[in-house]
Amino acid sequence: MEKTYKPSEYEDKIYKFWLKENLFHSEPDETKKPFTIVIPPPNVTDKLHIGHALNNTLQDILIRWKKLKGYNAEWLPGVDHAGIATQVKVEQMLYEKGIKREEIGREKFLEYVWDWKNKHGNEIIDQLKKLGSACDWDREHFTMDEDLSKAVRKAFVTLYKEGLIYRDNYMVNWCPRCHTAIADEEVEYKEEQGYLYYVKYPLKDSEEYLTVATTRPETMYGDTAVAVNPNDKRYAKYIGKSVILPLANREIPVIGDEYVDMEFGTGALKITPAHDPNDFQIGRKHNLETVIAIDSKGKMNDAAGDLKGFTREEAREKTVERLERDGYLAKKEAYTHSVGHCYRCKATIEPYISTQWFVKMKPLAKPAIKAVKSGRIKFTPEHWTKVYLHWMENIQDWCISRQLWWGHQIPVFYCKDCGEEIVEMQNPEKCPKCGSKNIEQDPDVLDTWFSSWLWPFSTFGWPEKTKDLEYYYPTDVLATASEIIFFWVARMIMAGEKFMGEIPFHDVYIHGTVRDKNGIKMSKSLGNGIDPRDIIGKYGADALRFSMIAVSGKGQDPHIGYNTFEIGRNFANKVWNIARFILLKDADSSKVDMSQLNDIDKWILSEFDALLVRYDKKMESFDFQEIAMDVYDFIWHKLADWYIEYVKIMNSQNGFNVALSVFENALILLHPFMPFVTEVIYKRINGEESSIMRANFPKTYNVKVKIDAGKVWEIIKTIRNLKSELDIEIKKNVDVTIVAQRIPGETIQNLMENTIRGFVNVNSLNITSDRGEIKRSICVPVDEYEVCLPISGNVNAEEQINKFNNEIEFLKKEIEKADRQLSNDSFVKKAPENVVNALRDKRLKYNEKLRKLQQYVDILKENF
RNA sequence: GGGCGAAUAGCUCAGAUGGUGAGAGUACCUGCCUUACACGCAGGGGGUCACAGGUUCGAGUCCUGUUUCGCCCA
Repeated sequence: MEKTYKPSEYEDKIYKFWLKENLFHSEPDETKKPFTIVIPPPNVTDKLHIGHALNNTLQDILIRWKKLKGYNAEWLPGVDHAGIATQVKVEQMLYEKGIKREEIGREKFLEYVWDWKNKHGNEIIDQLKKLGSACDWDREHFTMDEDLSKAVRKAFVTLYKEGLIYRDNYMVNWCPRCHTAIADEEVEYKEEQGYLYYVKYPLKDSEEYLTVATTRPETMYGDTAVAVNPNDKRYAKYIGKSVILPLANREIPVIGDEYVDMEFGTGALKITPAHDPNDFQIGRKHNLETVIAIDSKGKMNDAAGDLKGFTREEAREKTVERLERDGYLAKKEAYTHSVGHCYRCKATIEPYISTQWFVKMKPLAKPAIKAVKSGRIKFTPEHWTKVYLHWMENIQDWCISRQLWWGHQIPVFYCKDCGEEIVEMQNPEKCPKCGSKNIEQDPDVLDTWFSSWLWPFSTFGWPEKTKDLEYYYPTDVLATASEIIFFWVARMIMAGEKFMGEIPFHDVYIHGTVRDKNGIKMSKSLGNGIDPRDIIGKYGADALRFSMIAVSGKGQDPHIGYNTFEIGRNFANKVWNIARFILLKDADSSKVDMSQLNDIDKWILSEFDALLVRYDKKMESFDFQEIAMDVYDFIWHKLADWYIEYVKIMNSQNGFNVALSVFENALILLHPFMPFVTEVIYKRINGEESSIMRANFPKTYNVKVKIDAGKVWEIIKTIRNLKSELDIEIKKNVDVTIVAQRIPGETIQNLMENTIRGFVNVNSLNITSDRGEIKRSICVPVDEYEVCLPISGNVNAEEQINKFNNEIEFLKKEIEKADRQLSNDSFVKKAPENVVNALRDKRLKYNEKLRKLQQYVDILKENF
């Protein structure tokens, strides 16, 4: 074996082996319990970013763990068609070739999209493989697949027939760049510096003005009223009168509505029903006229007179100029307000009235709320429950139509003769009402999420009643980031309840968002992202995975820099070298002689047992970081630092065999976190055809330990520390005296002596109960022992005395504190017995230690 | 404006149900190429647990308020 582990030489080979052996695949098997995860499908346009890496590592850990535990584990992968993102991407590509989609038409354009998908759509999948993901690729799905499209149609038709899908001319979030409506959740709000403009609207037949305040003066061409609060003494008298809209020179009414905030601006509000969501509501309530002033491309139209054709930004500038010129602008003041942007292209969202399809959400939300409130679905960390419930309880109808070509075309057909709407599973050939063949399908497509919300069951065959669906649904865990709770988690729960009559999963694990060292979210535009592909290339997938888990507190946002990944790389190398060493010693775990175990052997076995018990418990509660560090600590600081050093010194073949046995079991525990290196080593031990993925999950060794090896390590550390403080070279032999209150039995004495001699360079080693020895020594107490080295010229007496005095002072304070507590009646009465007893013990121990230390100080003072 | 979360060693993070001296990794200092590992070994220094109150026999942990940062919703 090489001196250092080189992941790039093994990872691809190992992954191919797993695929060849079909180790990721699962089939329904009634004799085994299923454990199922569906991947949150990444966009077909995605490239693996650090967030995917974390998300998929977590899922892989769960899947591999459950597989080892004997479950029939199924991790179903796939990607979604990402309507807007993909269409924009292909449009751009075509644009560079001088092709416009309008020119080539829908069918031809879709051919280009499919072509792009077939060529580039696999990138993210390939990268998930590089990560080591144990996905069942035989079940890979795409939201535009035929069967999933059928599920989409089924869902749409069902909801339509129940009256839960409707069409309305309504205000939506419009992206003028993508030229489509988007859902409320797809709008990102950002604080922007702008101005609040105060504009004077003259009252009709009067010298008076009503001054309104607005951040968007260019929308004034669409104003159809001015609203004031009827309780506002300043303005109530104007209700029912009219004002003349400046520049446009149009007469509009003054209306009263309690919605108007008297404190904001001037207390008079211009109402533009076509270009503001709140105004839209007021407009509907008061039956106001709707005047559209901005078109779907974000440009001014006829309503803006000669400003027609200008962009919103240009029109704002010109409008303000004109208002100022004509004396209508009272003032403008700096104002910070939050502005909506398209989550895909970042363009400023224009509230826009158009005819769109909506899903009524309230009836769907009801059972989904109950599923979480009743505890059938559990969020981890728990506080996300509140976020979920808050959103669900205030849910708005979902705009599902998109003015795109790429996606599931809305399965609604219109009869052009009689106007009938036809919504069925089959495309109609003629109108069922009038028999006309002049029918046309709605040109729009459905929101991508309208297919992803069905993902947990559509991928298993729904609406067919398949064996897969029966066996794997409901799935077990959904792992995702918090951004997706509304987009996806909530909607999946609604869809599950609606179409399956059952929740889609019982656990939702929300992990953090990866940030850079400054706590800034990683993003392409900021250029602060770390490309996981670079990390895999440089350090290996294992290192990437382990390091990310090691720094990701439960649900916390991890802060990551390039050197973070050294944790995992170094650990993989350590594991590799442990294997290298043990195998060098011809260890064979099947030859462990359990009757020949000494107490040090038993110690490592019992430490492993304790680890094993913690392991499953922490996995159940999703405490991945804790387990990872626990396994790390065991392998590195218990197995390697102490046990393997010990058997190396003793040159005990049974010890090497024990070491290998424990190491193999620890490898299995590590495997979900570092799948590759553990597999490589497992094969070295068990043969090239073997696989750790087929290993049996370890069982406890159940050995009884007589002495605490931890104390022996403590004594060794103390001697090393004394040597260092007394400036004695590590290599130099020293005389050591261990004063014991009671001399241990011969076996243990021998074990202690051999062990200590192995770990530190010792001349004479004397275990005695005679405290007289300490008169010529400098000592340190370790529990019931005192570890002493002879006083030599090297002792810096003053320094040592200081050290002891500091310790003495500390002990005195602690003893005082304990005395105070113990003499406090309410403490003794109220505190649990074991706490009181522990404190009594502590006091005794500290007193004992204090006496010893004082004696050491006296000795030092006498000798120097 | 409302909600949620965070604040613990220089940095990244742990610290169930309050209970013996607050831990790890990294960085730092000292010494080591010691029968696998310098991606390593041994030893060491470093923390008023953001701040102010409160509850309690006892608070990093619970409560209230303040500050700073992040996220979500409107």
